Amino acid sequence: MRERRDAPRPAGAGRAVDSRERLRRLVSPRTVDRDRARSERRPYRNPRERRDPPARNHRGDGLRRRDADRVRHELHDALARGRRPHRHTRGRGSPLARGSGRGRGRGDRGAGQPGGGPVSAVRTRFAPAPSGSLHVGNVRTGLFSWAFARHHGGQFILRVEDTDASRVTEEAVHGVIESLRWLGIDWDEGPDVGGPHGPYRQSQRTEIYHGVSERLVAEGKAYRCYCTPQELEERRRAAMARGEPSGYDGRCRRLTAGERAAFEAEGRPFALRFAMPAREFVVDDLVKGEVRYAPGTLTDFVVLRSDGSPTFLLAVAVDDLLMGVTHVIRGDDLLDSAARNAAVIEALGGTPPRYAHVPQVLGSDGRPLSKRHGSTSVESFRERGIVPEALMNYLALLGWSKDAETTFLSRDELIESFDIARVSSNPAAFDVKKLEWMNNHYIQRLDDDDLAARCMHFFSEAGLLPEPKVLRAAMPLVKERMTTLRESVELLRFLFTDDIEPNERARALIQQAGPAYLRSVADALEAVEPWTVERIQEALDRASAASGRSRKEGWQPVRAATTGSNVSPPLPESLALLGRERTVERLRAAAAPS
RNA sequence: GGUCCCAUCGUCUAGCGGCCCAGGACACCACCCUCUCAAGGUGGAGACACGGGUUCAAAUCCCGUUGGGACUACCA
Repeated sequence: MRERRDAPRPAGAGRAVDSRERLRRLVSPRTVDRDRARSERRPYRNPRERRDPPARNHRGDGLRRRDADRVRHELHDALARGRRPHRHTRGRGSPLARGSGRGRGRGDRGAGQPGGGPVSAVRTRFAPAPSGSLHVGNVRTGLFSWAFARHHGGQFILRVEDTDASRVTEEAVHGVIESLRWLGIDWDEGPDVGGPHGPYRQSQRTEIYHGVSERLVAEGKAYRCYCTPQELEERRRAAMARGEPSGYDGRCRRLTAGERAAFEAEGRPFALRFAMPAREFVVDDLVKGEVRYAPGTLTDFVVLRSDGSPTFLLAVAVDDLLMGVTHVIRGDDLLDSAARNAAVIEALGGTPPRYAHVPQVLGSDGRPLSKRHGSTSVESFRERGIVPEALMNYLALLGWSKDAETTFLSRDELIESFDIARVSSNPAAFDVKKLEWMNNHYIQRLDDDDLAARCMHFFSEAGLLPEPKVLRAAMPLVKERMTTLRESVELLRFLFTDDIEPNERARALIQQAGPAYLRSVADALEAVEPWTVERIQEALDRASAASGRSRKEGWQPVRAATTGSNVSPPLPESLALLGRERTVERLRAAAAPS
C-alpha cells in the first residue's frame, strides 16, 4: 500500500521536466519572437527612467533584464501546463454544475486541446505563514489539501508564505516542517526538498513578482496608485457614511496624463494596483458552490506596495500559476480573495485553479481558532502526549466525514476515502475531549515496545530514567489508563523513584489502616515465593482476610503505602514490577512512626 | 455601512423531497463489571434557529428574519 503511494513520486518529478521539454516543442519560434518584441517595446516605461535604473526609493514596476527573461520563461511554462482546463466532479452544489455531466473524473483532457498531451495531474499546495507556530486549524486545512492530492495520485507542495526573510522565521519554517512531518504529512516539493518550480519561499521570489508586475503594467492591467494612506482612509470613511461600498474608488485609475505627470514630477511614492475588470466574477467553489460577485463589488487592490514588496494577493496568484497548482484548498476566510486571485491569473493568461474553501476551525468558545485560544499548535499537542495518528484522525473528521458511521481512519484509509465534496460547509469547533478520547483509543492499540519508546521522552523530561525493560513491562498496566502519553509518568512514577511522598488521600488510608496491618502485609509479602502476580494477589487477600477486611479495605492502604497514591495501576501487577524488596521496604516505612 | 459565507443534540456529524415523531460518535447521567482509577458493556436524556412559501409530502428546495463568521488594508 505504502509503496504504491510513494511510487508516483519520481514519475511526478519526471513529468515536470517533461513539461518543459514539451514547452520547447510547443512554443513556435514565431510566438517567442513576438513575445520578445513586445517586451522590448515596454510602452509604459518612459526613457528617463530607463537611463537611471537604480533610482531613489524603489521601482515598483521596474525590473532588471534577466529577471524579465526568467519570468517570461516561467510564465510560458506555467501557461503551457495551465492551458488544459482541469475539472473536478462536483458531488453536490448547484444544479447548473450538475447538469453538465456526472461521472467525469478529474483531470480529463480538455476537448480539442492543441497538442493533446498527458492528462494533467492534480497538484495542491499548503501555504502556511510561518508566523509563530502552526495551529491545528491551519493543519486541518493542510491535511485536506494533502489528502486530496494523495487520493488523486497527484502532488502536494509545501510553500512558505513568508513576507520577509528574517532569521526569526527561519526557525518558524523549520517548526512548520517538523510539525507536518510528525503528523505524517509528506510533500513532493517544498523549501526543504526543492522541486522544479522553486524557490518555495515567498521571500525568495520577489524578482518573479516584480517581473509579473512589470508585465501587468505593460499590458495596462495594473497601474500606479499615488493615493496616500490618509487619503484612502478618508474616502473610505466617506463612502461608508454614504452607504456605498468601501473598497478602493479607482481614482488613480482614471488619472489624466497631466495629473499623472504632476505626481511623477512631485516624486510621489506609489503602489501598484491591479485593475479589476468591470464584470461579474463567479467562483465555482468545490465546497461552497457557485459564488458570484456583481460587477464593481470587487475593487482594485494593491499588488505591489510602495516599498516594492508584493502583497499576498499577487504572490499567491503568481505562485499558484507558476507552480502548476490545480486545486487550491484553503480556509474560507480567503473565499473573497479567490475571485481576485483568479482575476490576476487570468490577466496573466493562465487558467485559474479550482478552489475549495473549507470552513474555519473554531475554538471551544465558537470563535475562529487563533493564538489567543492558548495551546492549539501541533507542537503543543505533541508535547502533551497526543499521538500523531490520533491527531490526524481527529482532524480529518473535523469538517469532513467518510459516511455516517466511520470514526477511525488510518492514514492510508484517509487517503483512500477522502472526498472534497464531502467537506462540510459549516465551521467546526475543536473538541479537546474528543481528541483525548481518540488518543486513548490509539494508545491502547499501540504495541508495548512502541508505546514504551514514545513514553520514554516524557519520563526523561520529568527527570526520571526508567529501565527500558521495566517500562515496557508496565505498558499493559497503563495503556488504557492514559489519555495522553504524558500521563504515563504520573501513573508509573512510583516504579522509577523511591521518592514517593504520599498524597493526602494516601496518607489518610495509611493512617486508617494502622501500622500493625501494614506490617502484617509486609510480613506476608516477604514470604511470597515466587514473586508473581498470582502469588502476590493471594498473599494480599490472605492478609486482608486475616484482619477481617474486604479486598478493597485491605488493598487500598497497601496501594497508598507502596505507590504513594490512592490511585494506581492494578495492585498485584504493580507490586510484581516494583519488586519484593522495595514493596516490603515501603510498607515498613509507612508503618514506622514518622 | 456594503459584499460574501454559514445555520441538525452542549460538541463533531449522517441526512441531498417520502426510508426521519431524525442515525452515529464525544461529552453527560444511570446501571453492570471491578482492588483504586481507567477501559469495557448496557440503557437514558439531548437537535432540524425562526417565519413564510413551493409540493400530495420538506431537516432536505425558494424567499425573508435572526444569529454567527469572513472580507471591505500598501495584513495574510
